[in-house]
Amino acid sequence: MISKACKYGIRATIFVASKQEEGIKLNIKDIAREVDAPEAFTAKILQVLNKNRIITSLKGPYGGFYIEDYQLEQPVINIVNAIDGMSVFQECGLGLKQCSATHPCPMHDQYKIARDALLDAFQNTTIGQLAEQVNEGGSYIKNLHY
Amino acid sequence: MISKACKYGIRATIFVASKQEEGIKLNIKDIAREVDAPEAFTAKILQVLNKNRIITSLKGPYGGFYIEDYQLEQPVINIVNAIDGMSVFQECGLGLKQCSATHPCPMHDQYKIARDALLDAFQNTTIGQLAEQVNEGGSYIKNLHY
DNA sequence: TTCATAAAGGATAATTTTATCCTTTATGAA
DNA sequence: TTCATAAAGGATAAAATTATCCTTTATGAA
Ligand code: FES
Ligand code: FES
Repeated sequence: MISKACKYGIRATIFVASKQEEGIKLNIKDIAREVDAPEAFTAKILQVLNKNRIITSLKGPYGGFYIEDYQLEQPVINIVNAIDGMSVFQECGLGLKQCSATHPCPMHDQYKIARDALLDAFQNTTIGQLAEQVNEGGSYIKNLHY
Repeated sequence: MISKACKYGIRATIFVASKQEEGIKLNIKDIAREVDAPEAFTAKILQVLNKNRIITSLKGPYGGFYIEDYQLEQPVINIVNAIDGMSVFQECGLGLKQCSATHPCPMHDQYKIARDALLDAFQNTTIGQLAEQVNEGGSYIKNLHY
């Protein structure tokens, strides 16, 4: 569906966003631990998220990752786009090189419905909304301990 | 979304199904060529589809792959299940180890809608229906030549 | 200015997925 | 029975994804 890297990236971003009000900066170690993701890999991902202005980072002591107000308004699809690109939302469900209504695969109609629902989910949800949900305690970005 | 292997498998199965009425058996070479898939890899995939009774094969001269009547009635999800398993339809969209309504990730509700639409698409479409569409000329399992 | 700190960046490794090649087994016609 | 044929199976290889480690760069406090 979407890559592991992308999922780590979304969870990490939500975590950073959820701490925005506290005005603190978070370091990779804490972020990775909080979202159950491998530390070094998460570092790479946060790097590209920073480059794509999904989150902001500052080097050095008292540095770390944080999110700015305007960044909270970004739809989650921006994260997906930064890491995986937009192809999931455009690809043919049966792997034809081009998804098109004029040369459709036999599952085109049904598949497109699902794919568009996915697009809709990522497009019409902002990072801020997700962070808020987490802060309200109704949902989680960390696995249940088992 | 679903693996390349799975997509090759679905296209190959549809092709075999679309030739059922002709009562002929198809060999790997022809199938792979028709669906634009690598031959040896396709062979491996057809092997597991045969083991899972999605299609039927016969060795030796005059042998090949074909599909039986009852197999045309199978939903496409059976192919996905045979090759990729059912996890796409159950996994958390943000990568939590468990997708659950009681410990949901913040995208659970939106994501579940898309995931269920996908499930629906694969569950409520049979191999026979897809083959029929192809035979009627309204859709394709081969790439447009470019 | 020095120094400890934290992200950025580069190199590399491990794993998974995709892909190829070659040998073995089954099948049926001659 | 022999023989050519086609799938099954086993062993590898190539590519992509996931993951780790180490060095470099930026930053700000002391
Ligand atoms: S052509 Fe296959 S999904 Fe559109
Ligand atoms: S918990 Fe994430 S999709 Fe259900």
